[in-house]
Amino acid sequence: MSDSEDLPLALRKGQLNDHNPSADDDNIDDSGSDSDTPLGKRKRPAIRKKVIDDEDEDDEDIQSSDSGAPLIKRTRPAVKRKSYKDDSDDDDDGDESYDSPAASKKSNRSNSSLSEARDDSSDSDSDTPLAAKAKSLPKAKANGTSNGTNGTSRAKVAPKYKEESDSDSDAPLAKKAASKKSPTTKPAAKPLKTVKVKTEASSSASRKTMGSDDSKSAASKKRVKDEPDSKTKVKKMKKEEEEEEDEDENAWWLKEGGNEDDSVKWTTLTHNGVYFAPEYIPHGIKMLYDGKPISLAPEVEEVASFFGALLFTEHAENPVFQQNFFKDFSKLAKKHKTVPDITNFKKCDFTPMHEYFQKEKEKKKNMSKEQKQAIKEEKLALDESYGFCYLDGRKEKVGNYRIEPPGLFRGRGKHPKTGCLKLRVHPEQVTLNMSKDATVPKAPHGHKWGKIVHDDTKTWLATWKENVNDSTKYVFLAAGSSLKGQSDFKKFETARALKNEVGNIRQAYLRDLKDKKMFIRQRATALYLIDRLALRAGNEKGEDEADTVGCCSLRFEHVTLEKPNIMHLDFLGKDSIRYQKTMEVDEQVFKNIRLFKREPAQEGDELFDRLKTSELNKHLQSLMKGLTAKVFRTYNASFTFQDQLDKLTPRKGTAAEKLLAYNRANRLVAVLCNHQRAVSKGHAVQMDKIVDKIRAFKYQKMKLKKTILTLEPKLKKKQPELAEPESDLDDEWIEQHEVQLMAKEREKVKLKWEKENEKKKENKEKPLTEKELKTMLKEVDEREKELVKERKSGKVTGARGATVEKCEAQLLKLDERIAATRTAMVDKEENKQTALGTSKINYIDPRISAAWCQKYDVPLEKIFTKTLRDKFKWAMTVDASWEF
DNA sequence: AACCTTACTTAGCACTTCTTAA
DNA sequence: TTAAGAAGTGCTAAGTAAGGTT
Repeated sequence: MSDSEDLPLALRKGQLNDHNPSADDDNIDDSGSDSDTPLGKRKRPAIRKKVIDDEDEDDEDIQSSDSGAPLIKRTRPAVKRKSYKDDSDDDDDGDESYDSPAASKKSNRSNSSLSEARDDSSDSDSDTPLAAKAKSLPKAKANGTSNGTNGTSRAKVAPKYKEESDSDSDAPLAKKAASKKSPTTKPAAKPLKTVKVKTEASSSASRKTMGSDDSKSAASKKRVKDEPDSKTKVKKMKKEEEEEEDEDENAWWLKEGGNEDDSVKWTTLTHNGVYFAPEYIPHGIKMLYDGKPISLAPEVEEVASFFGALLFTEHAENPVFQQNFFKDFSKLAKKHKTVPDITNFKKCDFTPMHEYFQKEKEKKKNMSKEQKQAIKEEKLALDESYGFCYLDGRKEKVGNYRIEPPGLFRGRGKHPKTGCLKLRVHPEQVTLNMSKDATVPKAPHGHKWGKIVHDDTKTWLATWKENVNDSTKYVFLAAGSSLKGQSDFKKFETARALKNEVGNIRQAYLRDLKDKKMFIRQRATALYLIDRLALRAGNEKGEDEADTVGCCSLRFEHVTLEKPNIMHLDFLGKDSIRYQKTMEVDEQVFKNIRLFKREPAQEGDELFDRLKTSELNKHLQSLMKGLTAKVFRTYNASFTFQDQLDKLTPRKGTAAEKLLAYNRANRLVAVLCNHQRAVSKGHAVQMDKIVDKIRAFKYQKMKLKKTILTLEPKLKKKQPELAEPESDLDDEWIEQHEVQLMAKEREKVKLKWEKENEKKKENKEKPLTEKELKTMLKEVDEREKELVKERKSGKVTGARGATVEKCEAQLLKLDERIAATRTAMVDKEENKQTALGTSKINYIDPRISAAWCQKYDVPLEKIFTKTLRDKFKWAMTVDASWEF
């Protein structure tokens, strides 16, 4: 990877390998005293406190735990967990079917192409994180074409926006940034430019006027409805107008005074409370119990409906989901004295309800425009009343003002509580947070609010307790609000601060890899993984959560080593997304992990048994203010992105090519962070279709070439390529293809005949006879015979009036189409399981993107959607030279 | 435990592409 | 050949679960 070698950290290779060359083996520390057990003597404590201890005949190995008592806190039972790898055979509780859907789904996502170890001598000499480097870099390079799924095609049609830069706003942002960080940080450039999104519709017109402005636009929207034609146009204008809004008021990044103490979040806060899901309206569709329809009280019917709606989905097939649901459901049914008593899940048949919902969906789809419009208006009205609040007098958007409606809890992965009934939340359970003098919004009719508080150190407007996991839920401001923006800014500034410190920090942990104290060694090793692989911290988890891990909670079974220094990681991370990668690691890291895994290693034992995230973070805080484990993820993501963007973007190139580079850089970051998405269900089919499409093009090419040669046989010498067969086309396929073509042709003929007949019927004319249809079909037969002949002779007559020139023109067109289709295909394949959104939204400093847009003259709209532009307003005031 | 960020899935719709009719 | 409509895809925004940090 020559391109990563020029990175500044290249010099660290020496340090990394030469550092303390004598002390690099495992047993030097046998003598180490200290509260920490010396490494060599250390024994893997084998008694695992089982928090759940039912079925455990297994591994009751009695051995004394060493010195401290580190194990008590271990929450994960040591019950041998079958790793998800071999999901085909059983599972702790013998519930195969529970295991399999999830497991198979996940395994789809695993990135098989990544599994070979890369031999890449230049490992340590670059800043590029291992996880990205090990596989994705070469991968991305290997295929010349990728991404820009829509970029390419949409580029042509997308509305053209002008970007306007008003050059000289002053630079308080820079000041703020500079003042907040260590002096080494490069201030955010002096002459600030603003990337502003201007549209044809919105000129300077809609400045300010706050509140009234909005109600106006809402009113006019209603008017728009009955204006016949220009409807859509006006609608668009309105939309864009909104975008500009009260910019100055909320532009905190243009204002002075970054207050160091940010524990106080607001001085005044007023809002209209929250919106509750409407009460349940019974539909009266009866479920069957033991084959007979039964009547349910509305409350019971509602819950039955929750399940009915999910019938035939993965959830509804999941035994744990079923059990949890049924426990809550039968209890509720009993409470309402349902007859007969519902005691057996297997006797429940929810299909009538399911069918009903299917029909309702269909109905909804077929609603008239007016009905759909009415629904939209209703939503808008809600936004009007609950969608905004006033924070320090400024109007700000509220995020999730809707209290979560009741339903069945859909835990991800193997969540033990999945399927439990999530109860309806009532105003009495909700606490509101607002200014003391704010008008308390009316609670819904017949209800009162649980509590009203005035805590200016909190950003939430409302909170309630959810019944399934007993966790607290909040209503926060929207992502585009000043509060969120400020903390986003802060997050990225911390990451940039790390950029300046990371050299030292790396040096330190590399040194610590050989420390005599076990704890320090573990800490250093974990830090290495967090830094180089962008792993999450990995907090401890409770029993009633899905079994997922991060760095500190990795267990033995998640890591396998292969000499000389290759490490395989395979575990379920956040959201039960599988992390499965192989990479070369630092030699000492390799040794350490081997050491940690020393016998008697057991599945279920933690790799870093001395380490907790809190301790790791405490240490990090001592290295740099504000530094925590997650900052490394942000830092590495943004750094990698900037780095790759610089390398990949072509100076001269079309907008599409630049976008391609952007998306590739984005994708690398996504791979680094292991951001995945489910492969869409139709993916394979779609790919097959594309392959066939390309073949069909090639078939046409072949025919055209033969036509040319038939018309002008002399050309065979001049242009021998005309005689060459198309790749990827064999005789069998051609034959099949032609059969299909003819079949389609016949269908068409038939349809035409039928339609024509209908017309004649309407006009009271004599209908076409079957005979006529037959003659028409005969033409097709003729054509088919012709094709067969052509196949044998290799001579093709071609269409009427075919000339060599026309054919050649068509050939060129076909080549273009093939190329375009192929690009799209490669792109699609690469993208099928990588989710770019998460990194774009949370990890990549938006200022990198803003600067890039300026530098390469790409409109911001091409890379940020409306909501993202809104969220990143604060970042748009950088000039082209800004760097992370 | 509180509180805020990050993560994935999904509903709904916009955009493309394919068909059909003129 | 073009315009309009239908069907198929892909994207955005919403929703809420699941992380990290204090």
